[in-house]
Amino acid sequence: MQLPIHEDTEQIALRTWVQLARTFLRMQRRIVTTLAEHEITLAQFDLLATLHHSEGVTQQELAEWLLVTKGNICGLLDRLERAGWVSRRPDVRDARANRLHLTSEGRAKVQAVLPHHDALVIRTLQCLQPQETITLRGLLERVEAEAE
Amino acid sequence: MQLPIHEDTEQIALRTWVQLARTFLRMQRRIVTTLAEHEITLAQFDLLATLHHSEGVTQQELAEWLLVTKGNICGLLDRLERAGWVSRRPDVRDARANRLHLTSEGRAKVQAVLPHHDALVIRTLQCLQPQETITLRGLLERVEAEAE
DNA sequence: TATTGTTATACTCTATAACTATA
DNA sequence: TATAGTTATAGAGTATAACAATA
Repeated sequence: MQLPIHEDTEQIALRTWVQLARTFLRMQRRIVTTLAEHEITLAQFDLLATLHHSEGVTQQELAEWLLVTKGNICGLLDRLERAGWVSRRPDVRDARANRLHLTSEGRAKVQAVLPHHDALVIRTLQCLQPQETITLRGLLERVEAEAE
Repeated sequence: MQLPIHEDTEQIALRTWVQLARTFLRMQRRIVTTLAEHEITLAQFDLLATLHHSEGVTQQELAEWLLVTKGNICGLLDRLERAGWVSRRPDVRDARANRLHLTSEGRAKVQAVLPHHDALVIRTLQCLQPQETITLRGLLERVEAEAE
């Protein structure tokens, strides 16, 4: 039996992907826990946060942006409307479409939860020097471009 | 090297997390598509691949490694046993525990699918130099340790 | 005819929590 | 009392399909 002196390129790639997945999943789990303390799920928060920056989008646009089906968006919106955070408004120019808006309660919800979400991310990434964080982001951007 | 004046450390952290999530989700989506061609889900493949390298683990150990709950593992195993890929064997020394093993069909399934999975990951990460991939992994390890 | 949104079915994955059997 | 596994419930996502209203 022969011990490898150094890992070959393929092993490095495979282990890096495993590490990427584990890092993402751990952070995501923490975020889910933080959001649960504010009684909101990750999917719901993502939708509210998207509307916070892009009010007036249609359901179809939202589905494409969040990379889920329009049926999923429909069900999610049902729950968010029931919670009083989102309203569907008929598009005046296209009667088939809805324009999505946050209610004042929805806006308050985002503004209440977003600081906790952001603080968690910032606190976790503080283990890296700013220049290292920039390096990490750059490497991830290149991998994402390759995976498109 | 001088940092940009207008992008503060917090913004860098938040954007890096968004980038981490996008990169993970894009790669995961590709992997899911590849696995679907072989009629297996990602969760099921992850479990089979883990057993392939660590046969004889308990359900609890598997849950901790895969970062999911034991209830989750239980349901997954039900489906995998039904598919004929996995068997639960009672631990001879601890009657509460099961030791998990691949069946010969399960081993054949892993060996059929793993090369396609690995090739996809390797191909995607080939956009980075080996030293850059190692850097990426090191940064991710530190972030994961912080998120534990 | 094509598109937007809705409804329906069926399955998978995940977390929580209560439960059993055993240590 | 603690642990390994099971079960039940619930939310969320996937995929598909049909459907109405509108473009």
